[in-house]
Amino acid sequence: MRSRTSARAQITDVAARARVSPATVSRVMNGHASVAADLVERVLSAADELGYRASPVARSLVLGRTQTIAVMVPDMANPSFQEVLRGITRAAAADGYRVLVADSQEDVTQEPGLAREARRHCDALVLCAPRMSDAELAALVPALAPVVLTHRGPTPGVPTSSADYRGGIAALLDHLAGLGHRRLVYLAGPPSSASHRRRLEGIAAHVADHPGLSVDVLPCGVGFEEGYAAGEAVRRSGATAALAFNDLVAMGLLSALHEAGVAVPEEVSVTGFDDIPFARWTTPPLTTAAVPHGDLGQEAWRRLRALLDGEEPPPDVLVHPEVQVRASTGPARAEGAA
Amino acid sequence: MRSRTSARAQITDVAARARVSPATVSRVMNGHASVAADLVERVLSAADELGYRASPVARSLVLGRTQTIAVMVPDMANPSFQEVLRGITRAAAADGYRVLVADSQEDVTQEPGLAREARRHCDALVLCAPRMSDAELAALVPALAPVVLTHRGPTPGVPTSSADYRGGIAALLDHLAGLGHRRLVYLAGPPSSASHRRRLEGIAAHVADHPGLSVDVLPCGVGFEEGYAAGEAVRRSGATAALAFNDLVAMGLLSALHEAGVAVPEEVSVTGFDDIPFARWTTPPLTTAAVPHGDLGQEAWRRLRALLDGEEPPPDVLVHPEVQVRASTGPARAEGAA
DNA sequence: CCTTCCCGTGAAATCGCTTTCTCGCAACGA
DNA sequence: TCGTTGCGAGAAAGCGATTTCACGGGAAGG
Repeated sequence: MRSRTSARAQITDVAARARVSPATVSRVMNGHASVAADLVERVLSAADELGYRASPVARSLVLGRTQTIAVMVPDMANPSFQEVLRGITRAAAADGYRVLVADSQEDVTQEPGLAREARRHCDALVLCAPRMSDAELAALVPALAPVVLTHRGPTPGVPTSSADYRGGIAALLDHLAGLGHRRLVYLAGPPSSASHRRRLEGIAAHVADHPGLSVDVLPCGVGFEEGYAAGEAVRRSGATAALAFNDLVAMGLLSALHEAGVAVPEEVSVTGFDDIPFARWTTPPLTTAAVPHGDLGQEAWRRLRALLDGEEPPPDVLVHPEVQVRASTGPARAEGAA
Repeated sequence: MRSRTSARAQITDVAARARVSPATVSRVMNGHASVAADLVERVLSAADELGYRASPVARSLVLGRTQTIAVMVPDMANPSFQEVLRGITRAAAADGYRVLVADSQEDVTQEPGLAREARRHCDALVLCAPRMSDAELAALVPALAPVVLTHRGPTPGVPTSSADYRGGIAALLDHLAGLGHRRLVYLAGPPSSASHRRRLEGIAAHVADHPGLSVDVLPCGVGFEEGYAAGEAVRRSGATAALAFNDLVAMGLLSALHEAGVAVPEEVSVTGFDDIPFARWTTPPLTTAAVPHGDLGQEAWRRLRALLDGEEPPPDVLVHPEVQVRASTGPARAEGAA
């Protein structure tokens, strides 16, 4: 009943078989202290024969750490969150940490609760919370530490790994302006989105600096459908170029434009944001501001690890999106040729 | 040092504050046995004041279960795995289970080790292992139980939640044949892929049943790049329609064809497989065999839950992909008009 | 040759909770 | 009125590891 191989071998089984105490087995298994060579040998072979592996749960209890972190995302189906998740998972795995996923299913109201809950089961948390209000976030963060943020600009007191959305949209604007576009539309993200507000700032600043340039803001959203639905409005706007909140929206818009027989980029140029893997494969391939979400995930992990190790985390990451020029943008059509 | 709010409140703190024993606190918190109403009240308010929540790790140790499952996927970036993961995560969350992700990074050789490792940290496992050999799988499964499989046909002794790839490709073939296509090409997945072999079977059976129909098999792969690279071969093949291993490959092919000036579907029809969300938004929108991966994930969870509850799991799921007819397929061009 | 120090090992405490097991008390029947 | 019965609450025994503490023996030093 005890040394049966039916149940998993325990440390006492190994100890008995190696004729040593559990303490010694523990020491050997963890490479601690110095144990006589022959005992090490005995323990190791006993452990091997029994297929012994220490119970992670028991270790967690006594050690006070689980070697696990959680990542909360609003929607696992969105490639940009998914890439961050993937980046974190791989980086953490390389350091022997596992990751727990928490999907808030786009319901911002239950994100704080979910985050707290997720946090209780592990050692640290990565929060992808682009929509949570600053106030709520500030209230939540202390209860979550150690924690790092992504998909949201720098926040006091919390290591962050994010992109310069403001600079990214400005770069896109430069690109478009360079092609002769003067009347643009921006397909806006959700008003509550922090990164959307950064884009708005970037647009405002750019317009202020460049007389003769106008950017209409069209309420839109974050997905294909919304981009598709905005097709009509974009056409009516008379703009020669449209900047979508993200690549998904851009793809929806591309579809709508194609169906309506509007040539891209000859009649209207379209840009996305994020440079998800799919962006390269649209027709025409999408010009977009590349945000290396995988790297952001990796950087988020570096900061978390520092926090876990009691070290000072590296300074915030703020990657500057680079414009990936592809075929969805081109010279502005002649004025009044709409 | 003890009742300080610095550290998390423990069960003894609550017990002390409510002037009862830890046993009673435990009973109240878990709604066990009958406890006098006034004690319940005292315990509840004490717990509330202290913000007490039982340590999941300690509970796991004594209860012998973690309320966590793991999901192993070959690549989190692939939408079809990602959808399954998402489906499982949501379904499991609804039942109070958390999910741990294990990403094998497409390295089949380390999947067995990774699966075992992941399994040790939780109560059960979902294996998305389309490429692992049957032999390896059979050897691995006993060590992993409870476990359920997805992305792979029914396997003896293991509950499975998968799609009828064979039937799916046949349905696509029917659709194409109905449009007058006689010379087709199949852009093959990796030879080690179980679902690829099912497709091959489906093709062979269909060809045998329909004289005059020919399907060339072109080695290809699973991603955009491979589909793109196959563009040239598809054109040279003289086929009037191409069936891609999955939607990603189809998108790559669509790009290549577009660049080469080949009209889709006028000159060549293209089909995908999976019906990932992006398929609706390609240009032209992709005709594909729809596999409801989210539902598959949910069904995988149902089986796992039954296993966890010591019940008999529901019979294997084998969803029959439905052809989503969109604009990438059309009547075959006239013979010899290539 | 004897004392002291050091080092390797085992016994026991601990992590925070759940769950018997045990005990005391009130209610019930004779 | 006294012995059972039943029920609610606490004491204590785990769950399976790690780690402090104490101890015994061999090497080094006087």
